[in-house]
Formats: sequence, C-alpha cells, structure tokens
Amino acid sequence: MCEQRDKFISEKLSLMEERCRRNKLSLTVQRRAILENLASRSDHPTADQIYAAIQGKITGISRTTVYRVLETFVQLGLAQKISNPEAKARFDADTRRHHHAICVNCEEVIDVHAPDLDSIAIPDVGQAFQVTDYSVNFTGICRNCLAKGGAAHITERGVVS
Amino acid sequence: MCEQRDKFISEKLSLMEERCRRNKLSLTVQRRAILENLASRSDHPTADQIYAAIQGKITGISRTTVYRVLETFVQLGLAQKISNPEAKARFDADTRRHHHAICVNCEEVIDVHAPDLDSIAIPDVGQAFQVTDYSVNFTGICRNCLAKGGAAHITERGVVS
DNA sequence: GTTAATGCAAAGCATTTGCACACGT
DNA sequence: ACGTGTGCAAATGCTTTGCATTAAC
Repeated sequence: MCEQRDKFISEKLSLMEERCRRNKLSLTVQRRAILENLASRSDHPTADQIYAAIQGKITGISRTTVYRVLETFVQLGLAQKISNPEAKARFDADTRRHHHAICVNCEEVIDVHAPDLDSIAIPDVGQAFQVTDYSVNFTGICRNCLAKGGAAHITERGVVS
Repeated sequence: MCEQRDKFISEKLSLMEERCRRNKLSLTVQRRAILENLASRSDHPTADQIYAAIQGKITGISRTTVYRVLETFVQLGLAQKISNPEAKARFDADTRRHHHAICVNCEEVIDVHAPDLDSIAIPDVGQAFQVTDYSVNFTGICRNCLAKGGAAHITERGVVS
C-alpha cells in the first residue's frame, strides 16, 4: 500500500519534470510540493485543502500559487478536476480511468475501481460531440454518515418518495 | 418535441404542488416560476442563469430566493445538482436516470440518453458506501468548440500526450 | 392569525487578476 | 541576464445568512 503510493508519487514527479521541461516551464519548489501533496492523498482535495496541507511544510507558499499551479497541472495532463455537485473544484492526481462515489451528505469523494466500467461502449452523444473520456459517478451515503444517521437527516429535511 | 416538453413541465409543476403540500411548504409565485423555468430548459443552468431568465417575467424576484428555492427543490427530489468540474452548481429538473456530456472547453453540459448505461451493475464500492444512484459523465469537445477550433486551443496550452 | 417565504444588505467562501519582486534556467 | 513564477493585495464571482417585511394557508 505504502509502496504502491510511493511509487505513484515518484513516477508522477518524474512525469511532471518531463512535461515541464518539454513545455519550458520552471521546476519550482512550489510545483514539486503541490504535486507531491496531491499525489500523496486520495481524498480529492480542493485547492484550499492543498494550500492548508502545504503551509507548514514549505515556507511562504501562497494560495494564489496553489490555484495557478493546479491549473497548470490540469493543462499538462498531470491532474484532473473531478466532476462533483459542489460549488468548488476538486483535484485528482490519478488521471487513469476510474470512477467516484460521492456522499450526498458530507460530499466526501472516494475512488471506485471497477474493470467492468472501464470500457463501456461510448454511445452516440449526438450533435457531433467528440467524447475523449468518461467516468461513472455514484451518489449515496458514505459509511461515516450512515453511522451518524446521515440518511435520516436527509429525510427529515423533506425528501419523500 | 414541444408537446413532450410542455407535458414534462406541467407534470413537474403538479409534482411540486403535491410535494409542497405534503411537506407543508407554501406554493409561492416564485417557486412556480423557478420550477417552470428550470423544467423548460435543457441547458443545466446555474442559479444565476435562472435568476437572469426570470427577472423580466415576474416582478422583483431576488437572487437569494432563487438559491433558496433551488435548494428546496433538491431536498424535495424535484431537481438535482449535477456533477461538473466547474466551481459552481448546475441544476437539472430531470431526475430520471440519464447521463451528461461536458465540453472541457466551454463547459456546456448536454444530456446523454443511453439505455445501455441505465442499469449497469453497481460495483461493490467498499467501505459500506450505500449507493443510491449513479450517472455517467462524458468529457470532450462540443460541436461549437470543434467548429471554432476549440481542440486546438487546448493543445496549444500544453496538453501533450 | 400563524407560520413560513421573500427581499435586502452584508458577510462568507472560492477563485482570479495586476503588478512588483524573486527565482529557475 | 532573461523570462517565467511567485506573493501580495485587491477584485470578482458564487453562495449563504440575519433580519425585517410580506405573503400563504
């Protein structure tokens, strides 16, 4: 587990160096730190969460830089913004095909790996939309919220059948 | 096409009345106007877009009300917030199972109806996550952006293989 | 008449932009 | 040295909250 993760991080780092060089982008401490933090976690953090996590580790990183660097990573194909119903961007260093489950109560996002879903037939989307990728989004209640009665909280607010 | 849409709108309106009554919520002009607007369009608008559209039609609607009413609709199961990578909430009056294609260039969201995808086997998400629904998100380039060279714009920003 | 919803103004997060300085190459 | 990246501060965009007023039942 830890080994796999470490391997993922170092490979990601190498990939970043390669892509940055290829695109004449500087290899800064900030870029390394942000990529390393993003790759080391599996909780699909927001820019602000990454900022908070890095604050202690390197001196004087700014929120602005985190936003800018993450955007660069998306452009370089090193990370992706994942689809979620919240009004904020969430990032994922894993750009391989995989899927997500989102808790409608606490908004936690967890990875779903399901080989069966990794090569579905792409339907004719119509209107000449050119599909380049897809992912399946599951919604429901996570174990934490189930335990805390999260489901009850929802019905109490008026969700009726 | 128009008939179908009109039927959808009036059914949605009836459903709202039923749900509101059942939950002792008032049937206000604003709620009707917002639901009618949302149900009449297929562009998955943001709260602000709905606000803009209604402005002219009923006198003095406020942005705050639009946000609050949409939230209520989600709680009542009359609408859903759809997953998207942008940092804002988008709404959909269609709560039946269906899927979406999102243009990575202009962020347009279009509906994808594909019976094959409407009853996939829900994988064991693990950690006791209780799945209640899912949808497939396709990403790519829409016809507009294809025509305008949207794809080129992306590669020029540094997306390399 | 009660209870709940709306509108306004202000506050609160999330994100972006302009510009001067600092760093990577 | 040169060009790019960063940090700061301020601006902008999206969403929520508190409170008085108004509308629905």
